[in-house]
Amino acid sequence: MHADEQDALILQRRKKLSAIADLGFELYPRKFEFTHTAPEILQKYSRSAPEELEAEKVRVRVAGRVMTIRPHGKAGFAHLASGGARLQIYVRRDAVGERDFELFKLLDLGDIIGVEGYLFRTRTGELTVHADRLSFLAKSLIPLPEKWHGLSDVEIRYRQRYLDLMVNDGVRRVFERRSRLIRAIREFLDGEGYLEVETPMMQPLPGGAMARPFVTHHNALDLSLYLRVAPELYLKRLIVGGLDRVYEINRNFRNEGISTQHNPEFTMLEFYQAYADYRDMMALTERLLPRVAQAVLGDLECEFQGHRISFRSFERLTMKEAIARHWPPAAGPAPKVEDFAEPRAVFRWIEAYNRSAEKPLAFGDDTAPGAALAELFEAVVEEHLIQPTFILDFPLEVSPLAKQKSDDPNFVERFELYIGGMEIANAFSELNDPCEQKDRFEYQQLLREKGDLTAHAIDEDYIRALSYGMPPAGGEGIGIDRLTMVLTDSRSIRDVILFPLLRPEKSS
RNA sequence: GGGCCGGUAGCUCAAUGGUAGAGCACUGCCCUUUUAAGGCAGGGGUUCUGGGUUCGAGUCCCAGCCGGCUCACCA
Repeated sequence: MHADEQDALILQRRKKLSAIADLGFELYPRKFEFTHTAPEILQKYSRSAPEELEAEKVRVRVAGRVMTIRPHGKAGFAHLASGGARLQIYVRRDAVGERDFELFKLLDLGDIIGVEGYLFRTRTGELTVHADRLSFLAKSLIPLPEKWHGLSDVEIRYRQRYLDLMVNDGVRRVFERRSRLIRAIREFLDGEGYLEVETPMMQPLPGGAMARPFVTHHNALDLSLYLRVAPELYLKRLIVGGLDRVYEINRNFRNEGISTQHNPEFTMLEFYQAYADYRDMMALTERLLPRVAQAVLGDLECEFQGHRISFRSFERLTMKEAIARHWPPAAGPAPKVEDFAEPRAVFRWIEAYNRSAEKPLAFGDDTAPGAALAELFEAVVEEHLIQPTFILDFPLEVSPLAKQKSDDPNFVERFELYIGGMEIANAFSELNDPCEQKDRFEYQQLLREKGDLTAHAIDEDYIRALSYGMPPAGGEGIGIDRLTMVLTDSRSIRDVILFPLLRPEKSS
């Protein structure tokens, strides 16, 4: 419908393309031999004085995408983008010759060219390639988005990420940081003697987390398979097998809502360490995250949505302490930790909370006290946990795979790490008693039969594995996307995933 | 799925219910150190779709489609 004008622009560019062919240029040549990338040139020579450049006449061959053109009659300037940098070139007819200058006049924003020449500095001081030869490498048939407002339509940014990367500063940096973050994690864990492994993404039984799975089907085996919601149970099978320290960084898939903090496929780090418990995992996390921050930011602090976040120290609160501390004043006098001693007391506090709450918590007669406590925690506390904070001691009922606390069987040895109001990590002392694990699964099965589709399924082989004996172990999962959000000050998880899930584009 | 906000030129955005505009991009001409280059002259629109109200709708009403935020679910 609005394609008419775009079609006209494309037609124009096609005509230019054939004009370029008429000049004798190959339209889509095989390769371009370059001596430098744009960032290399800028890094190496940006401090050279004009006289030095004049004396040295440094010769370069460099390629990139044309981002600006400023013609001046029989000469002109352009900026080439490559490698995240922009390098200016200066093209004059008496230097490049008639044919190459004709090519220059036929260039559009977005075209990809190579240039050969020497470096100099313009009157205004900008390091520039004085071209004596141009190569045509590829045409941009479709016009680029606006050159200084960039591309702001969020849908197009995500759908056509290549455009976003081309014209919006900072997008590339986010994904470079994400890559550095993952590399830093690998280096750290490798240094701790961990083995990186890969476990099934397609599982006959989805386990390891309370979440609804995606279903798929294997034709030859006529078998229903689930995209994994977590690698957890497989990684612990490896602990049983004697791989004492393993980790995996890979995708999980959860068939649930999409939000600024949720994408149906997301990247998770999970690691397990034999002979360790959740306190060891906490200590390890306190060493890992500063390392990662240092590698990604070169600093132990970062800005996140208006908050200054520091990775220098991590706070620790139990779930009950956190609720007591962050109790909303409007809900009346805050509970003390002792007020939760009797498990069912939590329901009275939820009622108190609900009286002033915008969104009251719903709970039925059969809601387990532990599940209610966890919900109260999320409602009252989560958003306040800006600085890195470990929340420890989770209720048994919401933790089917974690080991009970020795002094309080209603709670487990588990923590979650919160940063910027988001859950970033989840860890526990792994339950390794097969009988207890079986009981837990059966309780989950009960919830499932009552309609809770996120309740954990019974995994008989996992029970069997535990029955061979699993050493005590600590395990942890860290959400890579969310951690990247914190370290890149990104508001939405979609800004740290190159191609977030979108509804399919409507065919026009 | 609910609530709120939005959809106008390729891009970024304007337009008390009264002739649809600007900047960038595009076309032509001038310009051999510019940089949001500049000057002159042009072309480009089913205002998301379909109904309705009105003498007259980009604008008001209804329905739908698409998107964002938010709530619910979840990490």
